[in-house]
Amino acid sequence: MISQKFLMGRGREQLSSEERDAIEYSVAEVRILPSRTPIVRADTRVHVSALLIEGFAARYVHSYSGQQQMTGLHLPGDFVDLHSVQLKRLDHDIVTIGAAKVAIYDHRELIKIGEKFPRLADRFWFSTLLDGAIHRQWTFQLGRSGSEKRIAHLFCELYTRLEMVGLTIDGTFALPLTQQDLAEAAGLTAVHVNRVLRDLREGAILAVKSKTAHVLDFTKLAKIAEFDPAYLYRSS
Amino acid sequence: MISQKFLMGRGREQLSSEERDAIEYSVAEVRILPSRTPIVRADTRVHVSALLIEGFAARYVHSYSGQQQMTGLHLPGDFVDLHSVQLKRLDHDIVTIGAAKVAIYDHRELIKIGEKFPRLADRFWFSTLLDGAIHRQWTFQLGRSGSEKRIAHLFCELYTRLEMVGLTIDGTFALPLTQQDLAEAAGLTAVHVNRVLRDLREGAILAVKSKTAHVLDFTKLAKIAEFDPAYLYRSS
DNA sequence: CGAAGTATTGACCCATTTCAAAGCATGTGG
DNA sequence: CCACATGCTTTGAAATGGGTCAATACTTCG
Repeated sequence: MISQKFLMGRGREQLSSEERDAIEYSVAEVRILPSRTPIVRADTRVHVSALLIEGFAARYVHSYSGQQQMTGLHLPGDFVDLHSVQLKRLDHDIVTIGAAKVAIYDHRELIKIGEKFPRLADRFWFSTLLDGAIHRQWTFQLGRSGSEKRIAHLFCELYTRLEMVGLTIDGTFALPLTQQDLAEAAGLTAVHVNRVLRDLREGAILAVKSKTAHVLDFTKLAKIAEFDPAYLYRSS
Repeated sequence: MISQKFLMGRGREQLSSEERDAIEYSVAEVRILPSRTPIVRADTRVHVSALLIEGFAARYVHSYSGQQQMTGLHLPGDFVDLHSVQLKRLDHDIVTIGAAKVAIYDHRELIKIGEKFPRLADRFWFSTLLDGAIHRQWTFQLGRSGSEKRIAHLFCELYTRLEMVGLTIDGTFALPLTQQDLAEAAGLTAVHVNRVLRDLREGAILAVKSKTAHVLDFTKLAKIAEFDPAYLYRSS
């Protein structure tokens, strides 16, 4: 069922059954993608958007000189490139991290759904605005926080968002990101990420082992991060 | 005339005269604000949005510990808090930098206009998406660039966006930001911004004097910044 | 004219990067 | 199911970009 986690990380009311049906039946295609597969490439014209059903996806902005920075992470239930409906071409790449399952929607179909169900149209807009709020928080961390706070914040965000879509078990969640990926998200080098993770492990706060993150002490982690989930606009 | 610069920094077609009239006549109020006046404060419920007619405004994300990072800058013609229509409360402050003139719109009025003129509704969404694209670019700069590149990029962005709304004269533009403000935008300290500006001045690339920026050599500046304006989605 | 904010410069310090090498998993083909 | 390759993690030592602290000069404006 595609709509099970639909925009669950993106706040507010449950879908009505009509809305749910619209989401279910207007899918063009469901695809299974291997790890590190581009979903959208920068600067190419697109006519479809992808809803992430399973797995992770990341946004990357590149420079000519080959540097890349992750600017956002998407979890199951997120529409990863809804903004392409308006923008037509994107300024960045979106790539799977770990194997992923996506539902593909035609832009025309999404517009149609939005006209028929204005509440869904609002949710689409809302979803892209939440991406913006998350971007601002990342900008803040990169501009003003040291390495430990950045990593701690990233894990707090991931934990909270995954909890919203029911993907945490007992303080634990699957994490397909490598230390290099974390580095690209946190604006650090992989070497330094490794050192920060060691410190957090030694402090019995957070441990990452075999693609699984164990949040041992969320309170301490949130304190290090000065984490305030308000920016995620949880429906409460 | 309010609609003169309306979303001119936000791409695409001219307004029709009906759309223009809608923008002109549904304003609730036009206000002149002194420098450093909050337009919206984080975490308060809002029912109006502000269109910037003259002057600059900045977004700030804060932490409890009193740090603040600028996460975006708004120029004349920008809707600074259109996202509040959906979000209801914002995760950040928006503050004027230099005296500013804003047009205030009721959310209900904006929704009404959007229903009557779907092209305007699209433009509203587009405008918030462009904010997102700019956020991503800032995130990239903070995560992956050194101080000179960050400052150079910031000035390239400002120059390009101001040019789009006709506010540059001969490689020159009014800049109400202090070095402290630039530091808060670039994730640096004011002291270091000062040194970077000295280097750029000595390289005859950029000079800032008495609230005016003189871009002496845009080519060199853009090269330092690796500036590619694609993320600004200019219509041309 | 005085006061407050803003810009400038120097000296020292430290967080993070860089470079380099070794140890560990993970998985694929023989 | 072992062997070897590849990618990921870990650690150490040295280098550096930008921060911090502190003092002085310049501007702007009431």
